[in-house]
Amino acid sequence: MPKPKIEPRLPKGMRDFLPAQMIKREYVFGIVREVFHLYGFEPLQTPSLELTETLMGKYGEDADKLIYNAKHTEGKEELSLRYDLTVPLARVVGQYQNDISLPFKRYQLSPVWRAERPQRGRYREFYQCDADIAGIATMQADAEVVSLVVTALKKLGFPQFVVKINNRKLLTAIGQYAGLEGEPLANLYRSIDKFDKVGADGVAKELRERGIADDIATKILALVTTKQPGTQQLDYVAGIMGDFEAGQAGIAELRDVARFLAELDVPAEHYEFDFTMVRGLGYYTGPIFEGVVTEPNLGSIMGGGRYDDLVGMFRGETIPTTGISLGIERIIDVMDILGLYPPGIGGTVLQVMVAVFGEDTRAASSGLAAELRAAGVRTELYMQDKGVGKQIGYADKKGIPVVALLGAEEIAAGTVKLKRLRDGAERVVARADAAAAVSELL
RNA sequence: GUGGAUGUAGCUCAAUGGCGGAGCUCUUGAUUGUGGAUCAAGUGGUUGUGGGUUCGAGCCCCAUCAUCCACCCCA
Repeated sequence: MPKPKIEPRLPKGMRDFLPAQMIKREYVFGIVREVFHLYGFEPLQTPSLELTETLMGKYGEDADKLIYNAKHTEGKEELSLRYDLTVPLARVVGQYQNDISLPFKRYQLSPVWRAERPQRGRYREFYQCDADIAGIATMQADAEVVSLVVTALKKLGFPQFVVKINNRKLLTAIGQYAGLEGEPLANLYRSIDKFDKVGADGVAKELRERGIADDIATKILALVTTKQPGTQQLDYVAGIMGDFEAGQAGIAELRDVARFLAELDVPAEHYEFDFTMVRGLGYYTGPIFEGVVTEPNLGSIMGGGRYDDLVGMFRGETIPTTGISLGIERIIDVMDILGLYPPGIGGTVLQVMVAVFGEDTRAASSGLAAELRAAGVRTELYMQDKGVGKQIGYADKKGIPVVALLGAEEIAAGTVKLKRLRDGAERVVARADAAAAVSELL
């Protein structure tokens, strides 16, 4: 074979998914879709490319630099690869006022692109699955999407995870409480967001390095890191933030979220109010969410929040909207590490392989394969001229659970011999019963 | 974008500046109606790329590219 002229390789941060991986991915996708349907969210698909003007300026300055330019060399339109699924949704809600009735509950499971430096759990092309509710201003919608992710993660088999809940308005009030605004305030947010990673001392140190006065830093840290069970956490902060209008508003929203979550029977162990959690995206206006698994720690596996003003950028009126985004890639990484796949999810979609003994029995084997397929059994017909031992070895390596053996003996008797590779169990059945017998052996 | 580490067979890795190796994988055979195990043989490489130092470079120096890690930021 001649040497390939082109070195086969991938763009930075992008991956191929070989069949064994795709089978697992599609299992995850399937569960997520199922749960989303259960909550009444319906599918939406938008193009990978958006007009650059649609995307720019929605995520904050830093993020704009991470947007892939996708303009054709001779194209007249300025195009970019989508950076998330939220802004395309806002565009859709703005664009199809006659076709969309509110509230609009949609989900979208699609790849997004970010030109970040790749790292563990960080890719330049990755799938997100967003579920959003446009047109509902009350916290019922926020509770609904939190309930949705909790159900989805439980259904996927995650043993322990927690959705952290905070509020942008409350963060604004904390800034007022600290007497900071603009860049110093942004730095404050960035620092306290690292609380989980670097601890109180680390945050205090960083605040000092960023020129935030010690007394302010101490005050903020005490406020933000005090842990109280459940809604007592809200009472505690309300006592301190009472003087700030934004603080009152933010706390009131969180109280509503808590109430609705309880009404929806969302287990208390799966959510908590955490005032150290900050989300970077610029468009959030109310409650914000972030889901984390502590073991293994691959960063957050979901994020979201309320963005009441974003749709207004694409529509004469503003439409209150809230939603969440599941980080499918990290969910899959965690599932791989924890082995959360059911036993049936193997390296193949096949259920049976029909072996071929020789040229004289090929027609019979082909016929059996046709019958099995007609009966809905996922069947591979062996296509090389190899010994039966090799054929079984091939099936085993590929993870095909059952091999159908059809030699001269079986043909003469009108039977099929089925061998289950997992334990070597063999059964001889009438050819007409082969499909049913395969299903029993699985 | 910033800093650090690493690039040798498909994969994981050895090799004092002196003849490029091992394990696994893969192919074939032992085994023409029964896989995984074992044994044997075989395929596989311009040592990421381009320069430089040297009698001689996988090894030292410079550049470049790629990957990983930590920042920044984020799913």
